Amino acid sequence: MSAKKKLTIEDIAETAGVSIKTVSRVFNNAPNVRQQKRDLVLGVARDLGYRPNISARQLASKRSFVISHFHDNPNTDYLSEIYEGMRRACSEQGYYAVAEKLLPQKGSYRQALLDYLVRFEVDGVILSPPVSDDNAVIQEIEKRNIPYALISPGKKKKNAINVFIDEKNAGRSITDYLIARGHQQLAFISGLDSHAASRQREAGFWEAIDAAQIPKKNAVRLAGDFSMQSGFTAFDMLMKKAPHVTGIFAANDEMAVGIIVAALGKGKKVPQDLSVVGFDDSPFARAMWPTITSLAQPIDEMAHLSTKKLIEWVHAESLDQSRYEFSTEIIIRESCP
Amino acid sequence: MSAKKKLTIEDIAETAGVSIKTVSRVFNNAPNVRQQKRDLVLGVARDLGYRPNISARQLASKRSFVISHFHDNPNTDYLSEIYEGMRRACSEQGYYAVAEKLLPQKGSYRQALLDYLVRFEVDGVILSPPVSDDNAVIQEIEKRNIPYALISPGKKKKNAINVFIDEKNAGRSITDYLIARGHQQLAFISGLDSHAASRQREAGFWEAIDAAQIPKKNAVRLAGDFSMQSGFTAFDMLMKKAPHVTGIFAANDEMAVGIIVAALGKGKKVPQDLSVVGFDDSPFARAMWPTITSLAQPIDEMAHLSTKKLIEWVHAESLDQSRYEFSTEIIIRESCP
DNA sequence: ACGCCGTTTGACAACGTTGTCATCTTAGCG
DNA sequence: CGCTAAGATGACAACGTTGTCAAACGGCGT
Repeated sequence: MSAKKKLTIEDIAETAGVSIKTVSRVFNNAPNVRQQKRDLVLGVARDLGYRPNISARQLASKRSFVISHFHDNPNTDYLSEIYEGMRRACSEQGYYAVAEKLLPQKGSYRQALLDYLVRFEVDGVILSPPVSDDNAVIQEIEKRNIPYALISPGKKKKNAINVFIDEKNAGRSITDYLIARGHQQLAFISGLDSHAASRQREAGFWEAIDAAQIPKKNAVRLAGDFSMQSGFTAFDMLMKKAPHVTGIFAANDEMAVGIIVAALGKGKKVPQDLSVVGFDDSPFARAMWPTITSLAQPIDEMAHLSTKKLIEWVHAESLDQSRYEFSTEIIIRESCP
Repeated sequence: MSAKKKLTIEDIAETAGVSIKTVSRVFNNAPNVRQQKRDLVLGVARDLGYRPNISARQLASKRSFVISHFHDNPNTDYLSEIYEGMRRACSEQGYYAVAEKLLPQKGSYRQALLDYLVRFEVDGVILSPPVSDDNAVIQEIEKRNIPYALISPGKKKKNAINVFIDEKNAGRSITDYLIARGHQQLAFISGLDSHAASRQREAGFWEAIDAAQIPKKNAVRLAGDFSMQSGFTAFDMLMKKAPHVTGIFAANDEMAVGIIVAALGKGKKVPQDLSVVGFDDSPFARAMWPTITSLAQPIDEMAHLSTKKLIEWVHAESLDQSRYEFSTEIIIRESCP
């Protein structure tokens, strides 16, 4: 490589024979530049390998080029996927992606958010549960007119980007899958009822039961709390209340692991004696043995779209569409092949 | 709150009755400022709630205030802990933490690194396995004189910050713990032999056996590959080769899960009939039922120190101490209480 | 050919900080 | 008590971009 000194907007302007302002316009997709010049500038920039200096842009434009994800979620796999989706969208547009875990105070994330906003400028915000359900947080963000996106099954906001899956439909489809595999005696293991997602998944379960005209008595609901151990104990309960069940839908993967461990412990074979499906397609579903059939959300895609729309919103200074529903996919593995 | 306009270095200078340069010096811990003025400036800044503008600093100083972590590790829990440690150290010093997954090309991370460095300036780099073992990467970084830290059990570099745990000692101490709990018939389930960490953990295992004067025939080694399933099959092997074993040390938590699942499946009780310890203190260790006793590395602390020392290195433009060994901790849970 | 008006382009200041270098203080010493 | 050198302080340019506003251009109707 040749000795490469730092390229500035002036080098490009000079080589292309235009003013620096025109180059600036091109790189900001600003209007009022003839297509011909636009192409010329882009060509020169590509040839020379120019990239605008982020700090200078920030300083001059008073934008931060930072999109922040606020969360309080211990599921690092989920967080990583969100971050990866954000990172892709950001890097396409010369933005930075930042993830920040908020620590609640007196049940609200408001103070943690304020502490953060004092320190750092942010052009856009992405919220996921449980932060996305904190009205005090949303109020503060709206007060500051910061564009924001909610990746959440919860309530939709009008002046925000809402990205979500249809939890009920997802529950319906994975139950349909169980039924299609020949199961006529089914069980649903719930998560915490305080989570809207769990309730909606259950609604989908019963909808599928109805649609397949399976008698209500051949389907049973057991209460869990999303933990592995609650799956383990749910299995014991199941053996007492409904020993004929052959297909189980657990509201998340960890409970599915618990169920399978318990079943194996009682000498049941999975999936021969008992088929189990989970939800979330978490690392547990992949690492468990047998591996677990699970319903996957396209988290990465959802974060990518959120970020992309957020950046568009920043530039357009107005919001067009605000609801984006994503479809889910059943990842078929050994626990219910 | 009052209407808050943006504070600049000039506001502080004016209020404190000094020049902006002095304020700048104070905030950069630069020498040649009388203690009295230093305190005065800091006091005023605190009262007014001033924070230096990062973009302006970047632009003027030609530093990026960014510390990047390069990795290629699917273990998101591990990554999150590193990120959190970096984030803490960075926010203390007004730096940004960034995490970037590198995709290898032809077995090397070199190209991915170069692609990244073209786009973004970085003041310091943190590498973790397997990127930390790629000599081509290290060469490129050294060529550019970018300060870097290795969080890695691998070979130590002289002109870098090396942060690590003593894997052998860790293997020794958790085996000691098994022995202290009364186990005299032991097994070690290895990970992939290509990983130095697995070999070193095993060396610690045998050292403990020796030290406790347990006959070699009462200890057995079974080959695994770090996967849950390999733990599962290792258990079958164990029942054939050494059915009297009561204490198992798995080289990571996932294999420990596999072993426990297999044992429960054969009607063995954990920990009554069989005690199992893992390594890494991963989410699996916490979520499994029974929860798994495991050896925890202070990843968060290691990342925090790496970052802190890296920033010091950036400022001092020289490196003092280069090796930092961390001690580990046994997290006692139900699988070997 | 002329004016008009919307589009395109450019000159220059501004953004908030650090680097450079000149100047002012101060302590120490003869 | 003056001189010197080191330490402390400040004035001002520079960093690379965007915002503002004025000027140049070009198409269209007359």
